Amino acid sequence: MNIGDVADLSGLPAKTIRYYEDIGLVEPLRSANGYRSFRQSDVHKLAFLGRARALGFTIEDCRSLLKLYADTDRASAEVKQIAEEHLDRIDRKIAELTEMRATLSHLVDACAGDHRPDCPILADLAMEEGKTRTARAAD
Amino acid sequence: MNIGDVADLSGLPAKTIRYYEDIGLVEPLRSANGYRSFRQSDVHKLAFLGRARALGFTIEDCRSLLKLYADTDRASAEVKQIAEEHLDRIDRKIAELTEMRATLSHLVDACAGDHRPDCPILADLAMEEGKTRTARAAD
DNA sequence: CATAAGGGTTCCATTCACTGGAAGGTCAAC
DNA sequence: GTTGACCTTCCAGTGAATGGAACCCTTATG
Repeated sequence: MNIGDVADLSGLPAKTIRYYEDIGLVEPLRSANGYRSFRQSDVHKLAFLGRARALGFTIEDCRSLLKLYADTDRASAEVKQIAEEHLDRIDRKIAELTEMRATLSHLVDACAGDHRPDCPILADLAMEEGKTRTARAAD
Repeated sequence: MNIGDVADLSGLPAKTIRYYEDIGLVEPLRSANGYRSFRQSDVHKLAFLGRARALGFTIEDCRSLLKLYADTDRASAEVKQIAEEHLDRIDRKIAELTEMRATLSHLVDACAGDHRPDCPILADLAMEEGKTRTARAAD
């Protein structure tokens, strides 16, 4: 199969598939004309990668997961550990964003958003140390 | 003031401050010895940048916000629009992460995490089109 | 036979916001 | 005079692609 067909099947852009070959995640064969020739197993691997990436696993996680997938003797604990670490990363990120969201949303609510120049958002960003952050007074 | 002092005061690494000069966010003076010489206003600007970045604003947002801050005639609506767009980005990101979290957490829960090779996490990632995603059966 | 459309190939640059490191200049203290 | 803490510039790398240029291959049509 050529790269275009694989792109359609796996949902990954051809560019991304070439990149994945570059970094050693897949190793398609080559046809006589120099075109990449993907086996069924390559397509399967790429779909696996697509799903793992969609869950936010890093490329290095994906590399590990593929290796574990290929090793039918692996302990599920190894896989679970990778997934749990990733889950923690996600939780930390969500917490960080949620905190940003809270602060920002206070500020946005406090801002009239009209033609006048007074703006609590800028006031907060420009705030001097030691002065009250009005928009956060409720915290 | 030299860069080290400003780094301490603003909480930004010296490296980052140099970078901000590079991309035109601050323009410190220079002493005779070639050292950067920061005015009070530069320190203030950098602290502003630190807070805006901590709220997740992009560098380009920061550039706009600084410009609006300097313009005492701006309409607060302009600031609010930037903040609201950013709030939307945050919300979209949180939603995306929350969805990832849900799927991943299903999978992690379903995985025994022991010495045996059976692993619902890998099974899901490797899933063929058309087969049931056991770990998502509840969706 | 020419050529045009629609594949494919490589290689280089760019994104975002820094961060690390090398090689070297400056300054204050001992 | 030399140590050590500063400072300087410049170059490279991060993650995970993405965009584009320049060029090759295949197939269909005039």
